Amino acid sequence: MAEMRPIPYTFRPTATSAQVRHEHGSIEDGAETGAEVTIAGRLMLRRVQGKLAFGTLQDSGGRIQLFAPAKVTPEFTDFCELNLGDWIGVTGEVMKTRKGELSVKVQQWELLAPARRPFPDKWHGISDPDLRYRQRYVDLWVTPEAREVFIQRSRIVSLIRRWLEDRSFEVETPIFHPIPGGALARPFTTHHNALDTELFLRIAPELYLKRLTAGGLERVFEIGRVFRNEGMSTRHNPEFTMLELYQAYADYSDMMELVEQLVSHLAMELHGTTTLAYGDRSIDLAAPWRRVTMLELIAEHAGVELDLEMPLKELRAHAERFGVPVKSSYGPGKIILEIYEKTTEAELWGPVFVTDYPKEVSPLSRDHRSKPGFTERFEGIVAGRELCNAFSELIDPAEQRARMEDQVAQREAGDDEAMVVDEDYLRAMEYGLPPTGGLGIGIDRLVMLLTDVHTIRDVVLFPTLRPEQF
RNA sequence: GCGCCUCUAGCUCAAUUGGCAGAGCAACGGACUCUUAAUCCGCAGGUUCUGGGUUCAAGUCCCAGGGGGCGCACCA
Repeated sequence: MAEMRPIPYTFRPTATSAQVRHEHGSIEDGAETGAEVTIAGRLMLRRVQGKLAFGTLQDSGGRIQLFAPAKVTPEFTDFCELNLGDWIGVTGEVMKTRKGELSVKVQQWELLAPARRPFPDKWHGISDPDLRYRQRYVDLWVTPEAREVFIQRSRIVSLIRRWLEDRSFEVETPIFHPIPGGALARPFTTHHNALDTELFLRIAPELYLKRLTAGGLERVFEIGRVFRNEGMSTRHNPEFTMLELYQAYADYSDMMELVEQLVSHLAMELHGTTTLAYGDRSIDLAAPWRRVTMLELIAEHAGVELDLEMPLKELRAHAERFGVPVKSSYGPGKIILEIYEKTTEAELWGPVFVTDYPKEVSPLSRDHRSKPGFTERFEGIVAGRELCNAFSELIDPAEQRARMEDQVAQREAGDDEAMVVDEDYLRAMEYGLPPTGGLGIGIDRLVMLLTDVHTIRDVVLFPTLRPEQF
């Protein structure tokens, strides 16, 4: 019985299936190489034919055939009785069958782990998305595209790091925040027993990274998980990965250049082109991306010229016409943003930089140098989705205090996503924050874009799900 | 949170207007020395998501609950 075999404590493969294929793939049909390899993986298919058995071994590099004649393979009967899904290690000569299939001749083999549960259908795999996400350890074996996306994700993050390390340096800032800040979102809360204090899981690393800029780290970045206690969708997971970077002496135009350079670089590295398929359309990510103000875009898409000077009554009337609900606390900037999001954002295929956001909805960005009431802020939109958010950072502590106090007022008016005053951050600003450009990119959405995936759960290994009942 | 859809064997799916719950793969037993989702023979496998209801009869219709998907809302 296969299950009676002792399981070794270690196993040392000398090659992966991909390496075997790479080194010996071109030998002639029926040829033997004399080269011995040791490989390990899961038995995914099995074809036993009396005194000759074939298996398909899958490992991190793909699949390769096992060739097992009874007179060569030790404990041949046990080998034939392996279950689909069993982990095995095999040593033998690399050869090609008479029918032309590159194979490893099973001259030694060991059971490394039996599959005690039946594997999914060998042809159909798993199609139930819930099963795929809950049992990713099975999905990764039977859904090759899933595995491929996560390999690509790893590659993308690695490329981003390499690209940024040439110009910047990476830091780690706290995930526990005594005050939630840096974005407008509801936080998760937790409690520290020894300090007997409430803590928040960060909704953004922004305010800590800018403290570092004030501390003299002129160019910093962080790639890390952030947490927002909000709804889930194909584009939202409660925990997701954000890249934020800050660059002293730079402004939002510099950030636009950085984004288009970085994203087109990634596309070239991954696909060798900046023109990508996304769904049934294509996107050209080559720099430069279009730059256009929010008000101009609203005019283009909604056919209405809005501005901050317009009487509130008139703006509300426009909002109502577009079916945008307006709360009494909304000022003109918020109403304009809502109209933009309702009528325009999803229509933008892009890539496009939507610039000049109203000050009212941008509590951390610096006043526009020439347009009163607006800030030097932009979002990069691709395929109707926000990919990044960036601005010339607000550096005046008095102005920052006023903005935070305004946020507190909004909070008191019932907006539980509004910010609170962060005295320590203000203190850091009072010591002096140089002119700074800052940028945030949603890594999950970037991976979706670069891998042509349409739900965030397919780029997160273990997406948040309702706990399973056992 | 709201709306629509969905849930049948380990996996992928069937089951006519309400009429005996089935197949393929996997598993189990057997045959087979060049297979490729091997093939062939045999065997077994079920709280049809849960609980109520209508009916002579419910996988199917109704109600409530649960899981999931999508959309909306929310989410810069």
